[in-house]
Amino acid sequence: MLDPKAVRSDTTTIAAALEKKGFQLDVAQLESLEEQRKVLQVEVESLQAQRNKRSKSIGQAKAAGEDIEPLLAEVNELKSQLEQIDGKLNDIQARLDDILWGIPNIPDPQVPEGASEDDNVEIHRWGEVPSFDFEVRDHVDLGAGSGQLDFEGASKITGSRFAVMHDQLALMHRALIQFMLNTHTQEHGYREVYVPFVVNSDSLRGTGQLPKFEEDLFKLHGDQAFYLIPTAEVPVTNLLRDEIVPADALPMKFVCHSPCFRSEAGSYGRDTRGMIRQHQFEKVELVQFMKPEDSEGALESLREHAETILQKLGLPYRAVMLCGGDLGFSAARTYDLEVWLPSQATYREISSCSNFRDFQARRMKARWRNPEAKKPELLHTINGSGLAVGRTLIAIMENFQQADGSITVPEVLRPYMGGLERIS
RNA sequence: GGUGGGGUGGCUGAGUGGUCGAAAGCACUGGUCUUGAAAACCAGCGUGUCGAGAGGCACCCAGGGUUCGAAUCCCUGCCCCACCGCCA
Repeated sequence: MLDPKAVRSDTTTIAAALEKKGFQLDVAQLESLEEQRKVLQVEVESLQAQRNKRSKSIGQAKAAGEDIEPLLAEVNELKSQLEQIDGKLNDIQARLDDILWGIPNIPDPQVPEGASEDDNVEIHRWGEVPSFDFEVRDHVDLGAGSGQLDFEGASKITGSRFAVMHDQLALMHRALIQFMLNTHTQEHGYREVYVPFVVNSDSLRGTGQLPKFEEDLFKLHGDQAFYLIPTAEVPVTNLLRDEIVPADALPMKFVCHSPCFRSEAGSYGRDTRGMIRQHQFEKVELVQFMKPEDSEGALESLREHAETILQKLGLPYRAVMLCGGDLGFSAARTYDLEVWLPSQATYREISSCSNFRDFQARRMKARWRNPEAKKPELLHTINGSGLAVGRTLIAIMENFQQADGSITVPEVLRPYMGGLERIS
C-alpha cells in the first residue's frame, strides 16, 4: 500500500508515476471521496467528543445525586445524529480503502518504460550458450526417453499442468533443493525457515496477492478463507506482520523451500508442453527485511545470491531489469534472471528478485525501532527466487543433455546424489 | 470431537459498567550518586490518526450488539492453554 497521506496530497504526481505501470488512477473520484471523508470525519469526531463529555458528566451528576433526565435527552439527540453521519463516513471510508488497497506500488525512476516483457532491459549475461552436434531434445522428450518424467500419470491423478518424476530425476530434483538451501545458509548468511503452505487472507493481503489477484490462487473450501501459497514469499514475509523489531535485529535474511501453487488462470495455451508452467512447483525463496536505506543495495546482493546458484550449476543465463509494464503489483523494481533453454533457443525466467520498499510493510504493519526516531518506522522488504527448482531441473536436463539422451549431473550436485555423474 | 480456563502496552500482570489509554513489576531511556560499574533514588516510557499548538478521536484478539457511557455485559468467529478421545 502507498502512504495514504501521499496519495491524498500528491494525487496527480502519483497518478503520473503509476502510468509507467499501465495503471490508471481515478484522480477525480479519489479527490471527491477524500473531500467528503474529511468533512464527515471532522463532524463525527466532534460529535463523539461532545458525547464523551456529556456521558462523563452524567456519571458525575449521578454520583452527586442530581437529576440526569435532561442530560439523557440531550445526549440521545447527539447519538442519533452521530449514527447517521458515522454511517456515511464508514461508507466513504470503505470505498477509499478499496481504492487504496488496489493501487500498485510506484515504480522506481530507473525502471525502464515499456508495456511487456519485450521491453525489459538486459543487464548482463553469464556463461556460454551450449552448441550441440546432434538434434537437441527438450526436457519432455529427454524425460520420456528415460521414463523418469511422466505427464500422463500426473494428468490421470490430477489433471493438466502437473508432473510425476521418478528415480534419478526425482533424486536430482531433491538434490537441487538441498544444494540451494545449503548454499544460501552456509555461504550467504540466510536463516532457514519452514512455514505453513496454507495461509489466511490477511497474509495474502499483506504481500499484495489480495484483494486483486484472487483468481491466481487456489482457495480451500471450508469456513475459513484459506489458500495454498503461490510462493513462500507470502508466509515468510508475513512472519513480521504486526511486529516491531529492534534495529540490531536487522537485516533479517530468510531462505525457505516450499511448494508453490498457482491456478495459472489466464495463461491457457501458454507453455502447455512440459514442466515450464505448472500448478505445483518447488521453489527456494530468499526473503529479507531491512532498514529503508539498505534495501537498494540488498537487492543487488540478493540477486547475486540467486546468480551464484546458476553459476555453480554452470547454467548460462542473463539478468534483465523489468520494464514498468512487466513489473508486479507490489514491486518498485525487479530483476529477472533468465536461464538458457536450448530447446526453445531462448532465455526463460528462473528467478525474480524485487524490492518492495515499504509497500508490503505498510500493508503488514511490519516495523522497526529506529533509535533516532521517536516512533516505529516501516521496514523494507525484498525477495527473490533462489531458484525455481522445477525450471532449474529443466535447464539442467536440456543444457547438459548428451547425444544418447543421458544428462550429465553438474559437479556441485553429485555429493547430494551419491556421486551419480549421469542420468540415463 | 468433548470439557474447562484464557486472549490487556516490549514482557509479566491488575482491572468486571463512569474521571481507565489502562495499576504494579520487569525491561528500556535520561538524570542524581560513583574513579568506573552495580545498587539505590528521581523522571520518562504503547499504536494510529487529525491539528501549527493546546488538544481531539480511535484502538485492551477480530467482527457485530446492548447502554447516555464498554477493557468490563451479550452474540459470532479466530487463536492459546489444560485434561479426555482420536490420530501421522
